[in-house]
Amino acid sequence: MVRERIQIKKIANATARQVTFSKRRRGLFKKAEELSVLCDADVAVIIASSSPCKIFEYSSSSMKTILDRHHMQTNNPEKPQQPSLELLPPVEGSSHSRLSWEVSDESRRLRQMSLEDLLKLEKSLETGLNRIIERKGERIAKEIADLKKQGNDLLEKNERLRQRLVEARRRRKEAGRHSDGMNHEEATSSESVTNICSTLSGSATGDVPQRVDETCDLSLGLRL
Amino acid sequence: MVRERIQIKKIANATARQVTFSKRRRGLFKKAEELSVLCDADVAVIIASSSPCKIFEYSSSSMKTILDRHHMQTNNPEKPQQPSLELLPPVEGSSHSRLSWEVSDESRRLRQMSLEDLLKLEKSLETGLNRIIERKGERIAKEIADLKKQGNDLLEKNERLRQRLVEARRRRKEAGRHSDGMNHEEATSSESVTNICSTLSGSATGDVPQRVDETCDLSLGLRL
DNA sequence: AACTATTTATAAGA
DNA sequence: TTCTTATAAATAGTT
Repeated sequence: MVRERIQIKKIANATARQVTFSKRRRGLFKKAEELSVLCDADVAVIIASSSPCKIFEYSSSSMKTILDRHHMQTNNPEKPQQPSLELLPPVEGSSHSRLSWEVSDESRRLRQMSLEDLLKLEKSLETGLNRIIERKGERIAKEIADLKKQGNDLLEKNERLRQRLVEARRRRKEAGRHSDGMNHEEATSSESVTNICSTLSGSATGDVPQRVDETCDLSLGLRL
Repeated sequence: MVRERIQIKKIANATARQVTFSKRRRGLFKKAEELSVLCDADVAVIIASSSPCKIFEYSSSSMKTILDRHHMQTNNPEKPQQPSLELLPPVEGSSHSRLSWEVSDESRRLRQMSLEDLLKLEKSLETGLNRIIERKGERIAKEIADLKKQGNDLLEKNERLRQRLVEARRRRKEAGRHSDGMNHEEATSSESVTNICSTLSGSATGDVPQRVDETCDLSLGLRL
């Protein structure tokens, strides 16, 4: 613009950038003010500086009024609520795409594209993370289910062993009826077979062990 | 400003006003674009024309993002609802006082603090979420550990039952030495006790069941 | 923050 | 609307 024409690209030097920011911010606000007065229009300007994260604003009347009006326009009667995740698609139908495109140049398009790419990347990362979490949940669920199945199998085996012991005792008693009565080995076993089994099963409910529920409860939810 | 300096006041002639509106609108958008690129700032401009009630807008990135950022700054976190805080000076007859109005140091500091509060809130929410995830992981780990312990207990019980069966068979054989040899009940049992046990354990490695590892492997990690 | 050489924006006319 | 052009306004680099 002066003394030497400058390229419209990010000013490398931070100090110079800050100075230009101040100057042009004032200029922009002044232009906005003039437009609003000359043409009887409501104008709002919001500037968010990046490095020192500050917000500057100008509004010809009430910022809230203008923003509400803008909100009314952009959010159609079709969609009364604001879709809070609508970062990607530019507001179509509004003057945004057309009018701001008038001032746009190559760098703007590039920035827009890279922003889109970033958002896509973010989306895909999120999807990938969700897949991982899902798989993790499936593995845990499978592990728990397998363990429960193992436990149930063992309970069945226990039951069959117990019945074999009962049968064996019955046989021994039948054999004892043909011999000289109860032998000393029977006396040394202080526990009855039933008592042994109930003790072993660790359940106080008796000699019929409770079956572990096969349906794996992951109601804690592994989704985030 | 040309050919004759103009007064900054509403242009009486409607056509001339419309022409100036178009020209200056483009100029304002261009200036906004240049500022955003040169100084790496986010800029949003909203223009609401009065006569043909229409909205024009420019935004260097996403209008919603910028407006959200503006919203965050203007709305105090203490009062989550939109208190429509007029941070702008009250509308006076002299709009010139608002022309180069910027966020004052005072309100900027307040906004900065409220932003910090937001960040703290976000942090505490994150901490809470992590606690929940942690607890969830602990519950799953406990469930798996309990199941493994149950399985190991059952394996021990199986082993004890098996040994009791072995002992019982030995006794019966000893008793058989005093009677008329092998009885028919022995013949009906086609499986040896050892075979039964190995079958029941579901393990092909033999009659010594492998112990389930007590250490609960949650190496998949429940942290995000 | 002030200066100033230039560039940029734009009012009026075509 | 767009183009032209004379001139006002904005501003980059310097002090």
